[in-house]
Amino acid sequence: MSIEQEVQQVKFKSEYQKASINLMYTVSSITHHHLQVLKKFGLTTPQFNILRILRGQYPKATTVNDLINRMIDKASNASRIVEKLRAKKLVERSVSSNDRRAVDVKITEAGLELLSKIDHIEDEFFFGTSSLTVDEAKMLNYLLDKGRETKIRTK
Amino acid sequence: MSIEQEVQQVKFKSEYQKASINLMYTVSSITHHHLQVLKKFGLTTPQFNILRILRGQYPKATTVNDLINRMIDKASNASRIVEKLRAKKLVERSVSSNDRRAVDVKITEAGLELLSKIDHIEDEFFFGTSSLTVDEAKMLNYLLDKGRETKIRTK
DNA sequence: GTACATTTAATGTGTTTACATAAATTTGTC
DNA sequence: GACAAATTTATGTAAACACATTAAATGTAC
Repeated sequence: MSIEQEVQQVKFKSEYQKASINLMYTVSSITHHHLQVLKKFGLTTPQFNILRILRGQYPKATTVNDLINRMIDKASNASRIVEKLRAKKLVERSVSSNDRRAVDVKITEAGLELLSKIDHIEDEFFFGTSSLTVDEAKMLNYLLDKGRETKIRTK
Repeated sequence: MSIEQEVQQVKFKSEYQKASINLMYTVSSITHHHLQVLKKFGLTTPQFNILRILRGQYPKATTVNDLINRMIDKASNASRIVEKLRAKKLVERSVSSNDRRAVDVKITEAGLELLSKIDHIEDEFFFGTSSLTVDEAKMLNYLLDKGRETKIRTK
């Protein structure tokens, strides 16, 4: 279904505006689907994202600050999300030995197990069921990377 | 900056997974930027989206249900967003004459004026400052529309 | 070492979200 | 018309968010 049909809007100001709205609409759909899948595992989207980052570093620990920098949605409150995960025993938290301000977060065995369960449906979970060919997905990645660059200095 | 650099992740499971994360990251950036711009006008993103839909219908009214169906982020709580807009006198609300369950929402003069102010910076607001050419933006729109289609029946 | 700025994480506050549910009206069936 | 089902909107609740502030540790200049 074209974006025109999806949002019931016939004309857009430009291809750029259309792309902007198209992007938001598409991500909103994906996110909504993700949420449904993750709920079965008792996770929210940001909780899942943090777990994935932690697994990427495993068995090394990751500081909260690292999490903030690497999260897809730059969470202003990573601490509280980590605390939720700790309450579920999916991560462990300990004051860093190098820097006593920092807090090391590490995924637990239970966390790894949970992620591996989700891995099995990851094809469905991510964009894997889309009608795009691999080349098209590559092109999409290229366009997104380029699109984030800006002609104008904004800051 | 490539998505690999942005999220500091070297390898992805597939181009699809990469595209998925790339999409979410890109939209998160755009949304964050939108929020900063809209805040100057005292609006949030969904409030702005609703106003734009209402302007598209003007001078006809739009029911809350229509809003829900047409919103980019299918808001479960359109009522409350409309109430916020009404409190700012940007929209008017009245029980529909055809169907007394339904509520007609209509943008006010003040609402239209506010939107026209935002129009002036819309290029910056939307994807207009991106490095993409028009053809690339078109390609992006094509890929997004196609990407939302799924090979597998999910529901 | 002292004083001051910076970094890192946690917390307080108000707003927004997702989801479930309620309440009112309309529609469909008999 | 009576009654059940469906539709439309509003609201209660817990979680998450944005943003500002706080507290502790580290870094830097002297």
